[in-house]
Amino acid sequence: MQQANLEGIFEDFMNKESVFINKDALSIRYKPENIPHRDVQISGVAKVLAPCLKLERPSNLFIYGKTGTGKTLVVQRVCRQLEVTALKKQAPLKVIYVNCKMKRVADTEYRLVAQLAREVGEEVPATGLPTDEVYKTFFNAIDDKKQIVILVLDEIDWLVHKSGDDVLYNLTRINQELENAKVCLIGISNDVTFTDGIDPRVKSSLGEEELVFPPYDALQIKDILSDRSRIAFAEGCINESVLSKCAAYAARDHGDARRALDLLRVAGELADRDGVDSVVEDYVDMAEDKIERDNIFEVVKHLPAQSQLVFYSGFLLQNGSDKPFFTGDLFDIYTKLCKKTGLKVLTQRRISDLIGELDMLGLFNARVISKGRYGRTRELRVGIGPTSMNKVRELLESQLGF
DNA sequence: CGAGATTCATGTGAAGTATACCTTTAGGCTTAA
DNA sequence: AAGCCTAAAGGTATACTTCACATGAATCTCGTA
Repeated sequence: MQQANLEGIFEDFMNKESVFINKDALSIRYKPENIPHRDVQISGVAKVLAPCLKLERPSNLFIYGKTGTGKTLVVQRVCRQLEVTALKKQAPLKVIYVNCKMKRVADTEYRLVAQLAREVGEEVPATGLPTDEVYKTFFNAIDDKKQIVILVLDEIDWLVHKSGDDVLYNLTRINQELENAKVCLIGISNDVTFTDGIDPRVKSSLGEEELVFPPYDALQIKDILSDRSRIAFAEGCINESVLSKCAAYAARDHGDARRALDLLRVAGELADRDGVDSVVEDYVDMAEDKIERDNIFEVVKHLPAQSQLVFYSGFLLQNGSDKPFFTGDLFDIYTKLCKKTGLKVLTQRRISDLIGELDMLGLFNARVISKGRYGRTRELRVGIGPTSMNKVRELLESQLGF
């Protein structure tokens, strides 16, 4: 009985017409053939990097721009093209791309350099080696022949936030140590204020060239969407007004094209799930909710247990209201919860840091305030919308074992 | 009444500790001449 | 004697703790009008 049902579901699924013909075109990983409204930036990056075809070291490049303004895409695109051309002209060129935001991959100096070494095919253990040693392996690996190495460090602001700018200083000095190879650094940052407060030597060295990616406006986003939707969707499954709506939503918060594409994709998925044959505007609203939920869900799910507990404590304190709470309150709740779950109670000092990390992730909104006679603390709010609350709560409760 | 001192709760930096892991080295055992 | 394996020694990164000092506005204190 039940099994017949199940089979029915699968049967239906296989027979059903999907609104998609190539869903990948809407994914973040998709590398489109042409990138609308980024001609200036593409040629900008290309001009800076072009000298490497003549075996000259290009200037270091620094790129700013909010999320979803095509920074990564443009850089990867230009680099790929460069590699193709280099291959044709027999120019030795290597592009290494590292995303510094990846937890436990490149978020400290050691891990970044270890990752770089791994990218060039060296085996490097996760811990135990002196950082200098890892630098050396990396140097030797790239210095064994004459070549240009382009080092793309995406979301570089995270790295600096976590482990200071020594890393960058060391990296910008690389060229002095190398005999044969030459290294060009490309730093990509979401945070425009990032270079304030870093070592001026690093700043001038890294920012030999700078490029700003302005946010897209609604019309530009719509262009992008219609480009992609032609590839992704089956004929007649999507209409202008849906695209406009996605574009408008995405333009509303800082012109994030990635978000627009997500919206469109999820709207399509929801339509598919309902078995309808065209995506209507309502699905965009549903998609917006779902995306926020899913994103937060993923982030929270992969948090270390201690951070989860800290977040859960905040969750309880907030309890649906919109009053802020303070570090001290949170620490009390946290301590109780630790006893209850058998987790080790960390010090308030450490919790303060964890709160800072959760703030960076956008799960908390924190700001340091002084309450005068009553001391100084962080004023905290849980930074997620009410629609996601219940799901996340369930997740936390199951993962923490309540 | 107002300027300056005081106060509180915790932010924040620096140094120290525990743990897990890596390489090197010295000692011990085996093997082959 | 040479070769190989093992375990201890000495080193590192990371996550966390401990210690100590910094912060900054509400509140208190006290001199003055």
